[in-house]
Amino acid sequence: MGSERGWKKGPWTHEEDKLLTEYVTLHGEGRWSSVAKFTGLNRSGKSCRLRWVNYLRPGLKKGQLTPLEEGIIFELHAILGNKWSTIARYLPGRTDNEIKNYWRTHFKKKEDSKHNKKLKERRSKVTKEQVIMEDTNKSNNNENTKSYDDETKENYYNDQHNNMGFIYPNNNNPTMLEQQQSFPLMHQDYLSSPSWPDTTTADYHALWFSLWDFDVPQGFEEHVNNLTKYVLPNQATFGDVFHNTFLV
DNA sequence: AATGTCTGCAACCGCGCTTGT
DNA sequence: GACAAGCGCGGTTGCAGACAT
Repeated sequence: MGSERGWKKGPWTHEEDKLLTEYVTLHGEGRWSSVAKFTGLNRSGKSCRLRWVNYLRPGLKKGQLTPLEEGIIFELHAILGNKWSTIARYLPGRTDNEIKNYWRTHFKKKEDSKHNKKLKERRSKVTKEQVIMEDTNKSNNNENTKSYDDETKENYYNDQHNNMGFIYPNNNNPTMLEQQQSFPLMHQDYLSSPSWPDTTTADYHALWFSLWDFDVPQGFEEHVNNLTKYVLPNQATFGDVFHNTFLV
């Protein structure tokens, strides 16, 4: 449709942004296909919607994701898979596109790392239980003394990602059962992460409460139950585990 | 300084779902 | 129920700037 009509493509100009913003201010979100008619913009409805949702919409956060947001993304991706828009609902001010891009650049690319190759070799030799024990022992030893610098952070993500690879050997479409079974393994490094965000900051509180304003994603509670069962037997409540999962 | 490569991000595309006629 | 239009989502691409050689 759009291409037949010869819609403009490519980067948006300031003037186009202004026209689109004025339109949405007057008419609200939706009716995207009417934007061209009302504003004179030579952009498809799809293009207008995307520009608004990902760039112009008020309340969008700009700049780097915080470590807390990174952790939430990783957690939710483990549960939900590539449901970027669903994940975005738990990160106020962040868009699905942003999260998707972030995932691809910060997690996906680690797939072929040396670390991953080593882990792949190991996968063929050990059981899940052995890996859990090994990771637990590691985290209980000297690893905790590292500061939360970039290198540590990168290693940490590598571990997380590699654990995912281990959990989903055929990867693409893990079942809910597979995901639930994987949770204890997933969390070894989270729970022993040397330095997770400071829970006393305003930023943390804002995010924490905003999270609780939303529904808990499907499967998350089971995930927490598994955590209490396998990893944190002394921490009985959902809130405790959630807290420790994301924030300790 | 010039060139090649990598990275991050904005934007596009195709598909499927929903809604209206 | 069939069809078309609108919309949202996930995957992919293109490009500018950063970085490496």
